[in-house]
Amino acid sequence: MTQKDDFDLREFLPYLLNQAAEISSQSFQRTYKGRYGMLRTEWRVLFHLAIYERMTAKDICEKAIMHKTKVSRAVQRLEQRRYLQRKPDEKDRRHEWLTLTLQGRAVYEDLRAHAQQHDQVLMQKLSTEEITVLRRALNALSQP
Amino acid sequence: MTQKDDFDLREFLPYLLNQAAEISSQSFQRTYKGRYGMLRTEWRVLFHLAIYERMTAKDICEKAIMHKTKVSRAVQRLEQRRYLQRKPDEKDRRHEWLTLTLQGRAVYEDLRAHAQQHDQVLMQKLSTEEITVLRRALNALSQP
DNA sequence: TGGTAATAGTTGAAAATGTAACTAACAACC
DNA sequence: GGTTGTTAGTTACATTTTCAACTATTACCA
Repeated sequence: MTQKDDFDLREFLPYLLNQAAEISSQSFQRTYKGRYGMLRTEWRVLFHLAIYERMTAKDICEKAIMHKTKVSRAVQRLEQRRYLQRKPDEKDRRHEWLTLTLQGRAVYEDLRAHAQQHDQVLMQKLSTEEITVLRRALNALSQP
Repeated sequence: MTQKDDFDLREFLPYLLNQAAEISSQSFQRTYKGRYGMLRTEWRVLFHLAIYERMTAKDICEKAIMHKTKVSRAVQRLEQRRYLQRKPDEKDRRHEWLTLTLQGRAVYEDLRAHAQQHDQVLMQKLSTEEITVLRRALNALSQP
């Protein structure tokens, strides 16, 4: 098992990004899955609602770059657990406004604290300068 | 939909990494899916075999950080398409050595060219310095 | 040597995801 | 005002992934 080719997988950005994303997500996954039985789609929706307070599913799709079926199902499950409430728009009944319940917000606060801890751990692997550049680069790459 | 919290999702590394990974993988996905009907797991296995020439499934699991069932199924499908061959180890018949067929190698060469193109496009979003730092940071984050 | 543990890899069932078709509400145009 | 087109969101079905249990082979050790 010796390297042969001149092409190095470890320089191919989509591969590297996936690898890093996968590994750096794992510890946080244990938290939201272990404590609340949540999925990745679900914590994402929860966090967006906590931060933006009031959104439609469509808004979440755009902000989080998630497909609408993913969002739809995540919302369903969060509603079942009473983490969020839906309220149809009076003027346009195609829209539904989503907001967190008190319980949902409490879960968020807890998860957010953990998220920040995990982030601290990750950042310890990097220098201050690397963190700055990394964030900037990732944001740039996230523009489709 | 106005931002409220002081916690910024766009600074949470696992989130940012996932977003960037997802988006930057999409164009390459269209290539391997469109041209060969392959899955992400499959191109990863194919590329590892092309680069390292001769590996067991276990080796691939470790290098690519993939679960063994994913690897097992990817290998099955690549074998069905005659992209790789299996050969049991003489000394320890639990191991199977995997190598690409000529056809598999041809597919790799084609995909590799496309991968490099996609990488070029991605890198145009970044400065040379950002690319260097990004690669270094991603590698650091990929160490578990 | 025989029995237990460990390892490589596979398989089946359950869970999650992707795709496309669908419903319901509104818009626009004649 | 009725027809056609859009949009928000859901659902059904096929495909993938995950998890746990399984087989087959080798290692360990009393």
